[in-house]
Amino acid sequence: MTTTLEPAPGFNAFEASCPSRRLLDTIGDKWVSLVVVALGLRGPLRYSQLSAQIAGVSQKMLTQTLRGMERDGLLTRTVTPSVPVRVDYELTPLGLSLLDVLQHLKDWAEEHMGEVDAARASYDAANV
Amino acid sequence: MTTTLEPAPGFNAFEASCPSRRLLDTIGDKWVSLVVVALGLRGPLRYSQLSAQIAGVSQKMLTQTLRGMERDGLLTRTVTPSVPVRVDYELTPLGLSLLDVLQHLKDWAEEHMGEVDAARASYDAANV
DNA sequence: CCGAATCCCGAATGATACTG
DNA sequence: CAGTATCATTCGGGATTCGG
Repeated sequence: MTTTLEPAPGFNAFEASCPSRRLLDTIGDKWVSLVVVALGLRGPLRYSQLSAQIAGVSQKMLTQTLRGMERDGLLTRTVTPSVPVRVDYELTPLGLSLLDVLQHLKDWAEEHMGEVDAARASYDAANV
Repeated sequence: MTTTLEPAPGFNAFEASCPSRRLLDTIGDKWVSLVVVALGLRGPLRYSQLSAQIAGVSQKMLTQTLRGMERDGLLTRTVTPSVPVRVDYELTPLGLSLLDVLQHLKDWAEEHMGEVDAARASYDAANV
């Protein structure tokens, strides 16, 4: 038995099941947010376009990420059985709404990341 | 030379140096956001209090997290050279401002995570 | 009591080669 | 074109132990 205090009302990201926690796990993923941005800003894209757009992603990780996002209802996967096959990915409204969240993140980052850099430089200087 | 398209103006999280990317790396860390919330909601806390509050964190990770956050200017570390030593951690204004961002995340999560669950259940049902 | 240092394992990731 | 399969590797992070 622990003596853990009760989290403040309405904001307990202290358990894995917490929605906030799960959201962070999702967008904290390196590739998820990139896919959201890519699709959100350009509309539907084919697999190969995503692959080209998101520099550095391996086929494996891209596929894995897309599958996970499809499972979570963040995007739709449309297969056109032509020859060769064609697969398009498009954000759902849910996925699109994530763009807003990311926008907030971006705003904070652009506004404050300079301070972080300064603090970091200062800290590093003080600690040899 | 790649054929990567130029990111849309004002939003390229496609390189590691991008502020957005770095912010995500920071709060995507499982423990950072928990520390922010804990300190933000309760004010200054001692190491042992944090440890008790954040269930499941190991000493190593807590120390590592706190060090990193101190370096980034998110919190201050105050050592009181009593016997035994006493160390207090407190969010800086910068760290506090992160609470707002987390609040946005929380809002989205509470509003939409149900949809994610539904999508997931549906997907899993369809794919045996 | 705070937290630094070490060891260690499993999961996540990447490179590569192969397939419908 | 759009993946899948496999192998090799890295590495986050937990348990433990030592130091101030």
